Amino acid sequence: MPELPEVETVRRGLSERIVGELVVSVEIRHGSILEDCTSDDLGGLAGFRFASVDRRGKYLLLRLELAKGKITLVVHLGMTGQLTWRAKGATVTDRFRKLVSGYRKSEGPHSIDAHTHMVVVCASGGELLFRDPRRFGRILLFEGWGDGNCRRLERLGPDAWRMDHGTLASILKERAGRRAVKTVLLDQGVVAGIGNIYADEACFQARIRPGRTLSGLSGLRIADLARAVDEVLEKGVRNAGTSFRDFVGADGSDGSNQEDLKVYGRGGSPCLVCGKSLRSASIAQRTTVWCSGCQT
DNA sequence: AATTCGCCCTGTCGGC
DNA sequence: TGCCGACAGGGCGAAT
Repeated sequence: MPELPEVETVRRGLSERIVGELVVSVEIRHGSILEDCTSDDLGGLAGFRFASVDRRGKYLLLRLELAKGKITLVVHLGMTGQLTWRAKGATVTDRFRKLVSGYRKSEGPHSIDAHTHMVVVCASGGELLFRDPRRFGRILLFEGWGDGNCRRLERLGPDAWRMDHGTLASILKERAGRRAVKTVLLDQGVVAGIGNIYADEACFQARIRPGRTLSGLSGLRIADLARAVDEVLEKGVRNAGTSFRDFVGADGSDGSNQEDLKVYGRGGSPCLVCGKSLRSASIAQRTTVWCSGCQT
């Protein structure tokens, strides 16, 4: 569920806290989250210093360096991943309350529980924690700061964040094939960062049915879609992400974008614009919600 | 070429 | 109250 706005929120929060920190040790508590690397490889990060935190699509790229070289720690949050910073002596919570309906207050730094799979201990006494109950998240490691060394990153299209509308529109048009609008938006090889929430929200905003064939849309409609994508992502970042269930920022606090969602998770409820019951169906193997009154 | 399916996972929730 | 099945879904690889 963490999509571009959520990952960007984590990136910003981590960037403020972790840059300059020196790694003392790395503990991997559940190895199944590792891809193409071992616990020992991660242990080799000791002595490296965090230099910056980047993002590509839904991937976080933690750049580390040591006199002899550079390395990138890649984190994908999957569905329920949480990457948080816990400063030395910070008051922690032992509870990981789920946000289903109603709202949850910020809970602050995490404690280490059975779902905490990685602990990076730093010289300041602070710790970087990766927690992921469903374990769809992934941690990768590669030499250098270039993305060419990582097959997953090589597959990604350009990042959707603040992309020029004209550029985004032409990319969508070029890569449309005979696929549904929603399918194209979710294809990380076309444009990276959009997931189920923001795809549905963008389609609603652009008044386009997500199941329509993208190539059948006029240039103007595709331009609407590109603008809508930009707007929903921008708002998502401004709201520090959507905390529908598990998402928290790097400081353990919730975002507020769930309060602004128009269609996601609202199937069967009345459309906030026209009052018609929102429709729900599976498109591209994802639950998709739209308004048959507002979207054509 | 595009689509579908199965897989990985566990917490939550509706139904009985 | 308790048990059970359905569901949530990002990304990948295999099958269709």
